[in-house]
Amino acid sequence: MSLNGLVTSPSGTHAAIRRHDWSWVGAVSDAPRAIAEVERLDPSPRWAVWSASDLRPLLDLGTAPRRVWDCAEVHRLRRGGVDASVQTLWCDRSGLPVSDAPVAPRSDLFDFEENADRAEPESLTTPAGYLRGDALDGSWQTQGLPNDTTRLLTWAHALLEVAEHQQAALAREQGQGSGSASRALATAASESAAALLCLELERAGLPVDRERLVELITNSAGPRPTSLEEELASRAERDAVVLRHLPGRESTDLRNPAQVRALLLAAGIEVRDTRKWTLESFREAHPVVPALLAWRTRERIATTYGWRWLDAHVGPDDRLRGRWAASDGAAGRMTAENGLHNLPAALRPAVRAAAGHRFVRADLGQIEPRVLAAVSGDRALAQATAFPDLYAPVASRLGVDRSVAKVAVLAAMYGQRSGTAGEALAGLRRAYPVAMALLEDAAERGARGEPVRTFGGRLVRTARPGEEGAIVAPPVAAGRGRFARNAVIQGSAAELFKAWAATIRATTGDLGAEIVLCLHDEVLVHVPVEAASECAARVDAALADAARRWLGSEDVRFVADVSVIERWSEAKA
DNA sequence: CGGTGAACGTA
DNA sequence: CGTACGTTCACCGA
Repeated sequence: MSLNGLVTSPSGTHAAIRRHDWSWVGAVSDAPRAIAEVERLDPSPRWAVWSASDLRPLLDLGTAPRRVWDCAEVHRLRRGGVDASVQTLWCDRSGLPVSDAPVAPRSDLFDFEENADRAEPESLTTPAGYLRGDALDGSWQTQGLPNDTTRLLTWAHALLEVAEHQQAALAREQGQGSGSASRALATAASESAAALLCLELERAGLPVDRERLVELITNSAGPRPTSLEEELASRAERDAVVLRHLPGRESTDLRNPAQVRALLLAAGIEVRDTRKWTLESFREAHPVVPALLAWRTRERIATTYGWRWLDAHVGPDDRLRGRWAASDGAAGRMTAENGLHNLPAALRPAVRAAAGHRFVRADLGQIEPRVLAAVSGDRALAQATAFPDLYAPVASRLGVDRSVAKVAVLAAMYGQRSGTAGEALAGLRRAYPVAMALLEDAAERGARGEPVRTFGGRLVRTARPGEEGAIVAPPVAAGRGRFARNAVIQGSAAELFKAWAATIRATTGDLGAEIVLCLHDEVLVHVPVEAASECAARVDAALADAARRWLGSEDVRFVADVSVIERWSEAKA
């Protein structure tokens, strides 16, 4: 897999390409032609970028390279954590300690004296070998543009060196461990594809039915206020519905947990905290309890998904937009802002395909136990994945009800201690020793503060740097154990999901389809109505393709529920 | 003013 | 409740 370095200038006006035997630099408007030229000569090029967001100027022109190598994402994959600055990547490639590295210049006077380790004006690196500080914010590369493009080309060359170092290191490191080199490289590719997908998700946005959204917000938050007075009146009205149940306590601030606790005490209800889960069992005790719980639901929409949210994040084209991150979570899950990942189910009827379009909605079934079968290589559990309902064969093997088997499997993966899963857990250990050993090994490593790795090789730290292997207090150790146990499954599932999403992106684009939402195990594809059924078929096929490449075999079956819908709420639960 | 915990939405 | 995330709020301490 040959890599090409692709950089853009900070202003987005220029771009440069660096290959071993060929290079190009020029106006970004000419970059699509240069990219096409390379892709004509090289059948499967992979474009290395410092970060997929560098491709924004190209996406603005309506083009994007098909396959990318996102150096920041690959670095996070190999090293864990979130620090993937350009200087950090360079230090990794150069074997330099990151602690001594120059930082990007700030616009204050101190910077002029800061670095004793000054670079020659035309050198990208300092005498000690670090990237110069004024290259980190792009100002060094920009000097001389548009006439002098040599620095941008130098920048592209540095990028290519980093990318090739990463590629070689991944092949080496994984080749030695349990994973294969090809798996590590495949993961780097699909994590990079996810980073590009995140850019596209930001641009596309999630189509909504504005009228319906307005209606649903009005139901919870009241009509759109036109003044601060109206906003406060609307808020007081919501509060009054609860407070009228306890005359004399109208001054209670329902947003203050301590005051709510006092309010409940006046109703004869004593609770440790006022969480929903705690209050749920007191629903019958006093009418103020269900009123309070209903208030919380309305208040959530009023404050977080109300008028302000609508104005700030739903564009004039009726698309909800937010920033996406490809591997922001500790275990490498995708994250999204502005409610894209936690939109209340009550608002889902307002997520509707645009005129002439449909959603192809798909979600992975029983993804976590299937991923456990895959990453552990447990033959017996892998055989269970052949069934559409995995818990059925597990239940029969354990000689328990399906519901018991399900709770036990989930308890094993989450490290649950309470509840009645104990006996079935012992049965699981006998029936699926390989899978259970993987979970327990991860938990033990986590408890010791050691890092764990996902199936695709993502390093997940369980302790702060320098604290690895330290003796920690038992409650902390137990928490880390559960975290590590779950991170291996959750993180590996995230990798499979991203490989699936990347395959969907690659195989449905020609239908005019675009992915508009990724939600951990669920994907929404927006597609012209006439192509919807074909798109649904390809989404289903993409799972088998992605799973085979991800796992390197067909020993574990993954299943998706795929449907063509107009509104997200039509999805079956 | 920034940081923290409570609370709750999603998977 | 078992894990993860993002957002808003009240509170605390500087």
